Amino acid sequence: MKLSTRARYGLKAMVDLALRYGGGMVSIATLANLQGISDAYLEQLIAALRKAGLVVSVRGAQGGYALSRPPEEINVDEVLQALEGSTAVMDCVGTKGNICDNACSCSARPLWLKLQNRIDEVLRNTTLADMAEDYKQQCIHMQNKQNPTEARG
Amino acid sequence: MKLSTRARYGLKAMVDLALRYGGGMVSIATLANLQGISDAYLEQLIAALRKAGLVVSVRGAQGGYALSRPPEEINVDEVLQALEGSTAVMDCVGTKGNICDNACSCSARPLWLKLQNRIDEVLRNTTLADMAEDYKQQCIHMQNKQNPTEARG
DNA sequence: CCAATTCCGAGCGATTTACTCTGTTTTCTC
DNA sequence: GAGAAAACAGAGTAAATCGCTCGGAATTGG
Repeated sequence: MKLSTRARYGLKAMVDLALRYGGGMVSIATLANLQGISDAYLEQLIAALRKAGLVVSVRGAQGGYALSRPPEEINVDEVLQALEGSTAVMDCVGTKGNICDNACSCSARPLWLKLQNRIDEVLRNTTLADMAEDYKQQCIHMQNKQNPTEARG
Repeated sequence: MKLSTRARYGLKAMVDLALRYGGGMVSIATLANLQGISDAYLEQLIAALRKAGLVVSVRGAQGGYALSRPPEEINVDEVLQALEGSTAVMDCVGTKGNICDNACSCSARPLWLKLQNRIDEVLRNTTLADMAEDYKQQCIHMQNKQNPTEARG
């Protein structure tokens, strides 16, 4: 049930790119520093995102990465799909349509379907813009911490 | 994101027990045959369910297992919790309340929380009785297969 | 007693995860 | 054109997890 660290780091890197969207290319080193992980590792994750067409890259000095589309047009499902291969809780209810032999006599299938639907609903209806916005709001609250009467609630 | 086969087999075994609830003890051998897995393996899964108090056992000849409560009173969340240890998509949003150091500055946390809520909603609102009922309905449809005008739609 | 059954824990091969390392190619800047 | 800064590629690897087996001990009905 748990999401991999690939998904976690990769998605957060995408939010970082969303926050910098329109501001030119961002290097692996910059993104990796933001999360405190190695360049080499993040490189792998970004590679998957690039192959999925979610980010574009420019090679050479002053090169780097940027979102291929505005953050409003990239949803979390696409990102996790690219990083994890699939977001299916069970192979038989994935987008690849892998049906198992005894699907129609499986006592658990209705549950998997319902669960997958709810998950997909969240993942497809959340965009990188939403996440970036949430994050910016969160930062405002943190700044208000010195003035706690405003921050809580 | 994927559920383990532990969860799959274990949950289906619980539905099998739900279907036989009130009818005495069911042996591992019987349950294992229903799913075509080895006795030894299912034994492990059932052990976890027993330790969680979801099934009761009787040792010795004519012994076996039964649900500890009526199927209406056992929800899927409890079952998966027992089998997988946790149903959390991310440690920081699990029932154990493992909070990560930088939770309040995490750009992904709001998403994890929302996702986990939707998942928990499904898992907590689905009981073994619901699953058993769905299954029985499914069987009726399958019997109608020889008479397809009734079955589909 | 004996057979059926749960209970217990060790073990094990295969896969996956979370990385690192080394090297190549591209492109900007001086 | 040289050199540095970057993306790109793919192999390797230690540790964890998964899916499952095995052997044996304890319990109980007949």
